[in-house]
Amino acid sequence: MKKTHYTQKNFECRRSLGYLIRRLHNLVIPNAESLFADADITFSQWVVLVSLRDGLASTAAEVARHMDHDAGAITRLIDQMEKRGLVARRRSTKDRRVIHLEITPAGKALATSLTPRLIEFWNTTLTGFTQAEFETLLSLLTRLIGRLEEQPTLKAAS
Amino acid sequence: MKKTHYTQKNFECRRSLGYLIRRLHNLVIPNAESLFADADITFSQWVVLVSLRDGLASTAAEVARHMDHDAGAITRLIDQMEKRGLVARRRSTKDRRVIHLEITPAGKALATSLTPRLIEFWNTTLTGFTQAEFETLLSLLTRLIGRLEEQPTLKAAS
DNA sequence: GACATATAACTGCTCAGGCAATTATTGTCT
DNA sequence: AGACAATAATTGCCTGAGCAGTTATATGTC
Repeated sequence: MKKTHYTQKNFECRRSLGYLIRRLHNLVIPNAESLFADADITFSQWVVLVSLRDGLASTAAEVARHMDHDAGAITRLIDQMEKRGLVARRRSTKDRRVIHLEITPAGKALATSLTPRLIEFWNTTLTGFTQAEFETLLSLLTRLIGRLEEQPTLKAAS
Repeated sequence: MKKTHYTQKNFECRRSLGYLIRRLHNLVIPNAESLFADADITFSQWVVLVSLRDGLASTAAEVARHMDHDAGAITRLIDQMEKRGLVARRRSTKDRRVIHLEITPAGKALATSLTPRLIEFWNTTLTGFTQAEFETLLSLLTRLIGRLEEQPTLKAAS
């Protein structure tokens, strides 16, 4: 007996992961963005900011990869953040193709001031979830992401 | 002792739901869309299609609401689908403001032919997930969506 | 019945993001 | 060294989607 999660019979919108993820995305991003309203920062910019701060990425290409985001879009995103003094570009001496990104003190300050809002938003949203459920959710989402990155579906096309 | 899932200490990118959901979205939608490549249909159009077929919505406004999608965008989306003969518009006689949407035989046929691809894609992607884990994931995501819809955060702004 | 309010569909404007180049640089293979 | 593929950053082009209206209709209130 194969372990098929979806079959012709049970494949319906409300049980479809694509549908649920799209929906979640459409709900979460505007909500998060409204928290940043006065700071005039995009959710995408926010992710770049904390990625740099936490050392998850140090170049545009790395940011693009770990966010699974278009590289061209990242360039323009960095343009804006640089103009606003949140990050700085510095050409690498070892490999002259790459440009290292650094978060500026202003960028760090912004990240610090915005973090509590997100924390409160999520804690409120997660009311009713036990600690175990929360951890399970994180774990399952992370595993799913891992599986999708392994899949050569898209990459094979190129 | 308050049940705070996030604190200053443990709030990092890889444990942040906003980040995970964004990432998942960026991975899932292009993958799904590549499955539809030869059918020349968008993931958004796909969701509209099955929503109509399964009776989850019967007007543009309902579609917009249950997808948490912009109403204006839905209008243009329906325009395209109508042009391609996948759906039909029919003005309501009871309430002349609303326009009922109906999936055409061609639309049904397309949905039927595309469904197996999605099923296979997800079953492959979900390799390594037990049935229980899968159900847990669906349940947690659904609950999270419910919580986000209750939240008046955004709606209060308007 | 007149008036205010709400809702459905739609339109124009703008912008972010995906895609396909282009350029500069590095690494590899012979 | 020379040829060729791979990678980083960038740009132009186009489409999809959010937002703020507009119009037509319905509902609720006095």
